[in-house]
Amino acid sequence: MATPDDYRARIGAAGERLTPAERRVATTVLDDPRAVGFGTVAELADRAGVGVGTVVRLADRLGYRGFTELQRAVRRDLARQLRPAVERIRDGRPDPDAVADHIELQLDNVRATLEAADPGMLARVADRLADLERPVAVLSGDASTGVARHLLDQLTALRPGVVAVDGNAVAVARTLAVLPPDATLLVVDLRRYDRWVVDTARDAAERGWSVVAVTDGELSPLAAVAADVFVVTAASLGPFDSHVGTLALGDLLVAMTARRLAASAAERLDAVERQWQLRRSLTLD
Amino acid sequence: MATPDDYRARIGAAGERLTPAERRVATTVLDDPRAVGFGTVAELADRAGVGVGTVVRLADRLGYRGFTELQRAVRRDLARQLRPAVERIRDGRPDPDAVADHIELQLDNVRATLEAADPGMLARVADRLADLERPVAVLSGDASTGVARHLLDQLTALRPGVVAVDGNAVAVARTLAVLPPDATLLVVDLRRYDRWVVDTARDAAERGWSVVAVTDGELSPLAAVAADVFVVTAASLGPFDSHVGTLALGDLLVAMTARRLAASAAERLDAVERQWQLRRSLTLD
DNA sequence: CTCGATCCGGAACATGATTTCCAGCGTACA
DNA sequence: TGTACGCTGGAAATCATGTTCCGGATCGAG
Repeated sequence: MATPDDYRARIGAAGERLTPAERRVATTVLDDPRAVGFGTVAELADRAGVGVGTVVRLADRLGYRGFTELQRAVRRDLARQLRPAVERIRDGRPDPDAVADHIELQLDNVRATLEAADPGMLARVADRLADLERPVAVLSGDASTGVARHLLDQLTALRPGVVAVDGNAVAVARTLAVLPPDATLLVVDLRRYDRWVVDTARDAAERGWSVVAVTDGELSPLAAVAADVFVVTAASLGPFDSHVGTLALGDLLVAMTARRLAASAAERLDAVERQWQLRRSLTLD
Repeated sequence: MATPDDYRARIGAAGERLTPAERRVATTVLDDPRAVGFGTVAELADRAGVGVGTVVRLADRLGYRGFTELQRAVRRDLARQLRPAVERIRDGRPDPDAVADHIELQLDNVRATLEAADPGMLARVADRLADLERPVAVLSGDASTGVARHLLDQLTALRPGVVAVDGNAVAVARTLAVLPPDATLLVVDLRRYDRWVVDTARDAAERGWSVVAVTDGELSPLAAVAADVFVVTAASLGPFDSHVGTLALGDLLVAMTARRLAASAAERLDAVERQWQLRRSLTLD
């Protein structure tokens, strides 16, 4: 909840105009506002590895009268965060677009989705995703394309043998045909289940694949065909289901998989990194 | 949560021994510790309606060396409450598959991201996304492809004139060239900013487009070129940044846009629905 | 009613922090 | 290569804040 006088905005606005040393201070401030709210100029300067003068100059540059005023701004912000939730929610305007409700809802989606995940099942699935002998295929309904893609990208970064199942009917058939019968199929689809997704999943299950479903209820048709089922909570105030919980679950699976792949994944990530550096495709930061 | 040196406990222990005026101060301290953590002796004394001497005497009576030490104790306590989830988790045991830690972290990501979003900016951006006169282009870095895709899909379902900016350099150039100069560009990219994404965004801004950035810090190069910047919190225990907060923010924007488009979007959604029914591409549920 | 003890508020003082200012250093440009 | 400019760190000056201390007020006991 930004204030008319949000120090973060000021840092953003000052943006590129900052000198290297000032930027180090700014980064430190953004990184840990507590260091500013509670500490002294000398402490902050020390932490950022600069002289006290630089700290004061940064405050000036941001339009504050001096460090003291910057500190006041940061403290106001911290104090707001400390306020009990009820109070915080109230201080928005009389709920025009109900941001507070969205927050509550999304928090609930994440919490409910992750809490509902059985630890044993999580471990089993992560084991399978980390099993380099078995290829992994990712399949999703139309509404889940984005999150499935995200999951796919991350798994691909971690290990070889990850493929997307999509495109036209011919492509899907070919993908399925090519993979060995001990492959793992990760299928994501909510509510208005796409027929072809369910059919494809059933097909894969019949071929003997391990099918892992991420869907929105035990009664989902996907639950019937999958060996492991994660149930996500997708409540939303908008017209579409929320996939925030789904993504949180995906992240968890990815993290668990990464841990299992420790060495080989690090190596793989390094290789990607080297390519990036080589091509200069990332900005220097 | 209790520290060996919890000021609350000390006040409780001193309990009855306090004089009336001291008690007023103690009550004020318990009531709103922020007044102590952030304020000065004079302020606290004023707020409690006592003299500065009394405040100092209370600190003495509680066994602190003076007000300064009491303030330190209170600040330590406040600082703990303010700690981001990553930090809170880190100082516990490094639990490997700890689902609870992930929950904690992702909740924090969602909360921090949505709370940091300025209501005014949200409204402004939603207005623009709902402006059917202006086309919307969506651009994203490699790591954000999935969430950007999700956002794109949902916006497309709500309104016409939404395009993805991706593919090869030629395709990007064409996309940019074709769109009118009052278009809106929604760009999503975190940390290791892809150079071409930043360049493209800058280009769009120079053409006069409204650039809305979703990125991970005020000092992100995207923040420098965008008119509106949303800062997401992306802490993660895995090897990749978490995009859960990003997605939650996207959902919020989509919901706000949908509300503004009320009638026309409903019509559009109905049209999609009719097509689905017609093709029997959804399972009956 | 008077005395004494305790409590309290505020002024003077001391401490510690911030600000101001300057000199050194690196760098870009001629 | 020389020069000018901007950046930086730190020392001295200035300011704010905590602490100490004292005079006055209140209350109860004798």
